[in-house]
Amino acid sequence: MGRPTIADIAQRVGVSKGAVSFALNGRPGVSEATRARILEVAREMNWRPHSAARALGGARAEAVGLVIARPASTLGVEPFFAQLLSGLQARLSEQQVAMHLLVVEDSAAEIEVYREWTSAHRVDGFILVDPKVRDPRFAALEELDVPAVVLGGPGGHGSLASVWADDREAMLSVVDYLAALGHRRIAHVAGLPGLRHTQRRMRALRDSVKRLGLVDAVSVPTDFSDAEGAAATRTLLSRGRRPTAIVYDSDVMALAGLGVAMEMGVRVPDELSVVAFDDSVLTRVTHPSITSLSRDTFALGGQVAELMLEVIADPAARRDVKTATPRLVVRRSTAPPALGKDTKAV
Amino acid sequence: MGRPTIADIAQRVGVSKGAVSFALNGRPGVSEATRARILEVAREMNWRPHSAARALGGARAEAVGLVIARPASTLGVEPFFAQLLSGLQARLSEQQVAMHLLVVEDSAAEIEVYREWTSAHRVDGFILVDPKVRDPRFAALEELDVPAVVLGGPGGHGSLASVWADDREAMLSVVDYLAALGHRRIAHVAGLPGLRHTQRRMRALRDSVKRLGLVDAVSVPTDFSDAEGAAATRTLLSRGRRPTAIVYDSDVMALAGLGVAMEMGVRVPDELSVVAFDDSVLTRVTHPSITSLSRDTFALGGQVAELMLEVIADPAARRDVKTATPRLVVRRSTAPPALGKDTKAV
DNA sequence: CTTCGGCACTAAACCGCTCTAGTTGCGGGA
DNA sequence: TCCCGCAACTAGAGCGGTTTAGTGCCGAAG
Repeated sequence: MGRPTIADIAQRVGVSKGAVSFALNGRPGVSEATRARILEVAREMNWRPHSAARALGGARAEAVGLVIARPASTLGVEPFFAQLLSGLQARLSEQQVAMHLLVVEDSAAEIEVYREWTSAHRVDGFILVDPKVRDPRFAALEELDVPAVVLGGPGGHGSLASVWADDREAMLSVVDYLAALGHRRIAHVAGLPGLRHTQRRMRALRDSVKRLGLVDAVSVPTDFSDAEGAAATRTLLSRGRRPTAIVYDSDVMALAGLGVAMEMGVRVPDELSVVAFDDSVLTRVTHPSITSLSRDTFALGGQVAELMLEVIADPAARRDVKTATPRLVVRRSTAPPALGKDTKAV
Repeated sequence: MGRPTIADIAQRVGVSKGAVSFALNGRPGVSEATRARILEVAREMNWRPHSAARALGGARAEAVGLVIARPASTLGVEPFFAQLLSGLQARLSEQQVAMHLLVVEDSAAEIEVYREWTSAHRVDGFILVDPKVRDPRFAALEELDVPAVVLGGPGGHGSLASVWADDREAMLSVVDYLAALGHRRIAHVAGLPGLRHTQRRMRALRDSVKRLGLVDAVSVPTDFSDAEGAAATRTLLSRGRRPTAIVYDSDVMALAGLGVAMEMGVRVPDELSVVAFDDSVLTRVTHPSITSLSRDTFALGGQVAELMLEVIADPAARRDVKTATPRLVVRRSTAPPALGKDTKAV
């Protein structure tokens, strides 16, 4: 005999399948004595529910989907994803909810997967990352009418629930700090220009020019890779009037930038201050350690998972959760700018 | 109306459910003309199979399970996992196979999940990581008689298929290289002592003592965290006769060790050579860059996925795949030892 | 002309579970 | 005593597919 089914249990106990179903699901309809017998026998026979059978009846799949449209080879580079995943897992597994994970080529493929998993009842909802400037996924998910949580915002993602951090405020806090140290030439090695949060950060920097009397404030978009981060740094440091501070959109790029600076003989933090827009072991263990905007990515994952579970439980309860704005953790990579020919102390 | 079912299609075309099923699955039993009509209508109605319904009938789940028993918070730290995941994904998504991912507390919970997902037909097979010295999971999976691939080996994992790298050979190549440079005091900051591959590496180092005439060769187990890696380094460097070379079982720990060395004023590579037993961006971008054993984790994931698909297709085809032994990539963190009071050049 | 084989297709069972409608038996109120 | 209501339970439909056992029809062989 294969795995035992409720019919087997029913036969053994001498009741109907229905009674067994009631008993196993803690539903009224059976006496306490019968329920106890049934549970006893079920345990004895090592019975386990068949999720497919349940799902057929319209029950939950007890899984959420995470589809990522990035080249799979770059996934491993960013500590961010793994940490987010960990955080998601930590919260989801409390409720015995699994994650269905898939890496695809592009948004079109991603949407197709949403369609399939939804109609196949494979998952109860989706977590959407990397919101882009004109993002077709929001409309697709709304049309499918499936629970979803967007990581990123605020706004622009239609009626979907979201968890977001204030990227603007975060960028401002970095720029304010650097300006207070005396920096007037601040560069920004940004991430993918198509991403919303990249745009927000770039705008925040631009908006600071007048307010803080910056002399130069340029954002250089990259693909988040260490290679492009290094290249951008090399370009910036080769200019006639080079920046006295660089803000990097990820810790890996900051580390790469640090390497380039050393290689070019630019001393950090004396001649160049470096700030990473993301924190992880990397920023802590390097020398000099890197001043970073620290957000608890693990906790972020937990919040996303929490909201996901809420939305699944009650699809009407869509809401936006603002996470704590990342705090600036000052380490050894930032200092007042050297008094050079084109840098004035305030 | 909800999602269209084959019954809807059948009605619309004017045939039976069976005919539709045959047509949609490319099975004989319908004429080409009818098949074309059915496919046409199915496309028109935007029909998609309901995986739960299929699973009930005993079909594939088109998903493989990966259950990881580690504290979720440490998952993000290691680039290894994310890269492995990427590699797995890259290969699996070619076949439209998804991954079911879950992070649990311990092996017991892991086994329970294997039981559940197996009897629920949630996945077609499992990928098992971190094989331990006495590992109850092998027996459990064999008993469940479900396709599985173990990442690690060789041997000791019963009849399960496996993908493994030769950790012993890899360690020997590192030690040989260091000995050739003139090092005689070599320390090893190892990973979790319960893991098979940790044991293998430790044994390989021990076995080299006589062969290479080493004066000292100690392995210090850790939990893979940067904190313990740093602590172990601190201890090692504080000893009277300190090692002239340290091999780290992960890149993160190597980086942490590098930091400790700098902080203690021990120059790398002049006074201390550092080797990482795992390669990633980290080892490339730091200064000095770290000599590492490089294995292509992304490709490794691909191999595991490949074998998994094979075993699912034909459970009898269990086999062991040996991956390329990691190559030593020499960078700036290794050099001949300084001629100190207790170090002799050869 | 009959018979057989095979093609195209139908009807219905089946997978494991949930859930609704219905049945039985029993105690209590009028 | 009769009827009602309720608790405890059963029977069976239904979820969306797959699959098997037919059924009717046509052409070819005997």
